[in-house]
Amino acid sequence: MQKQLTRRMAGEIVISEKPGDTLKKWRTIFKLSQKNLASLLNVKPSVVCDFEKGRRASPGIGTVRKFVEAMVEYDKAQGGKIVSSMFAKDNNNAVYDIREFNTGTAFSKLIKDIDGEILSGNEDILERPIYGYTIVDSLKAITTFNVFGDLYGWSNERAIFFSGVHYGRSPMIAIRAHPVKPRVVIYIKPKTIDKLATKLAEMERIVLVKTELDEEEIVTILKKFN
Amino acid sequence: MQKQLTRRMAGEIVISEKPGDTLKKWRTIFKLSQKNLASLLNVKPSVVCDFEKGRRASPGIGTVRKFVEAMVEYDKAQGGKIVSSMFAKDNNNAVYDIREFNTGTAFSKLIKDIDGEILSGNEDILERPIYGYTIVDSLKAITTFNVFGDLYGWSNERAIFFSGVHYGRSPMIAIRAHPVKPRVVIYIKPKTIDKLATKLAEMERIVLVKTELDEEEIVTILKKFN
DNA sequence: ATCATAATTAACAAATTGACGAACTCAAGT
DNA sequence: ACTTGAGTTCGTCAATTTGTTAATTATGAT
Repeated sequence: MQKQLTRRMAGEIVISEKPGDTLKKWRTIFKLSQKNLASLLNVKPSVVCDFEKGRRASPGIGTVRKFVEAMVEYDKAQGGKIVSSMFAKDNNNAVYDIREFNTGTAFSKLIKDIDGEILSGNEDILERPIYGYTIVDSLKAITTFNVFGDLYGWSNERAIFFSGVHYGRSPMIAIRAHPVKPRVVIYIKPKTIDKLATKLAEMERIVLVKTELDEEEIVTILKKFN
Repeated sequence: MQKQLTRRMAGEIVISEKPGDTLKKWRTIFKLSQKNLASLLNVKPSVVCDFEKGRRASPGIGTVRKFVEAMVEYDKAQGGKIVSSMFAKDNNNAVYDIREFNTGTAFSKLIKDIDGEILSGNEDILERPIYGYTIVDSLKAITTFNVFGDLYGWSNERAIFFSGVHYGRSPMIAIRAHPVKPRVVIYIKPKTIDKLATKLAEMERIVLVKTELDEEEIVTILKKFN
């Protein structure tokens, strides 16, 4: 959650028309004076001002990183009020695990490692690399009714695992309704597979896979991926 | 949408353990060789390689920006396949307008400018700055069933406008269900205001406002904000 | 009007970046 | 075995950044 926010902040600063203004915006959101922030960073206040005023046209990413991480760290030390006000309670956590890889891994390897069986989808996608995965409890995902914004760590070049699957229809319907589509959907221990599920998967050109391993086993296996 | 992606990419690169690896990840996602990318940037391939290999510990944000923007631009020139595959069709656009400010503006000023009337909420929030706004069609927002992930441009220090409001209950219920809360909710030309709406607003400590201006007029006024 | 605090600006030394080019490795074709 | 393409490594050097100190200008608060 903190990482998500720091990424967000950093991205906004880098792409901003006036990175200095954006920096300042975040500093004020975190209710810090230039002096305060400077002392967190072990630099003099004039440095902070220089950046905010754009006198350094292209600061290094290390600098940006230090800035945003310092602010988030500071807030955390204060009880994390500001950061958590931006996210708020994740009521009943439907997301079991979510992670990004640094290196692309071929689908085929992943599917093999988790002992998956392909139910539908054209197999020429299998050699393409994915860069992350998400494991969600399908029932909670739907009732909670917000998680579908948080499924994608980023890049949809990823696999989505659903646990608690009965017929596999609801998860596919949800995916159909959601604007961002994953490349592969994996059902964890489904009871049976409804025909509508495979049909929707085909329509969305998604590879549908099932596995008999449970969440814990899958996470253990995927830990080895980078 | 492009800006969103570039921000995302930039943020990921900046915060990454190994920015070079992340850079490379994106280059491969965009299916570019180092040479291709280099020519898009008007530099030699070795430069690209140096960055990917982390020879520079802290490249400037200008560099990062050039890289990510070049990739997205390139994809756009090719028909935007990759970018749009990450977002996909926004079916029936419930979001009328969404924008970020660079400078904080006091709520009170905004409310005055749009000729708003406060229906509930403690007014000590009014002097706090907001950094953006979103205007959504309330009916579409609920039926489309995904937009609630896209309401927050970032930072919830913002105002959310709802158009097409009848009694004002549904929008507040949706907000209650959603984990991230705005500071101010503004109903555009509501028919009447149900008591439940104000009650929920109070529970969430949200300032509830109504205005008789229409969407177009509001956007015109807010254009002047920075 | 005055004092303190916050923010801005300028001048400067040391360290780092951004870019080049040339040499080099490593597959994959043919 | 040779060639081509993609990627890596590294010496070089001008341009920039990073950080310091010190002086200057707001902006409040008493």
